[in-house]
Amino acid sequence: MQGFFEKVYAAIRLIPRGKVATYGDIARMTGAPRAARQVGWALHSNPRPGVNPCHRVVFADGSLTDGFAFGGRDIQRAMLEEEGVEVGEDYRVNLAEYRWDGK
DNA sequence: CAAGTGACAATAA
DNA sequence: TTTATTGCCACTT
Repeated sequence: MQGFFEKVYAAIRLIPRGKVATYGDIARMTGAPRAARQVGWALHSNPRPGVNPCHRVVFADGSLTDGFAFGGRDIQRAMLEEEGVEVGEDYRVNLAEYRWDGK
């Protein structure tokens, strides 16, 4: 019900498979261009199990969440690679190629 | 209503 | 390059 969270979940669900989006981008989609932190909070607070592709959400520089996610960065990296996203050794994705266009 | 919190982001050193 | 600091916004208490 908390509109923002719901919007966040909806937005991340719109991310196409094989693409990633940054917290800032999602925040912008949801209507709060500076609420990137809330986006992250939304994912951490009430992740709809099996429904929210949280693994498609990365930092502004393409790095993955530092050990706070679903069991570890390794899992997130594995899921991203599973969808066709190349994750660097530093757990970073090439945003230039995999960042969601937003459309 | 006020204060505290946080999977971020941008800038400074 | 990494680390530290500041600003930010919405949610929780």
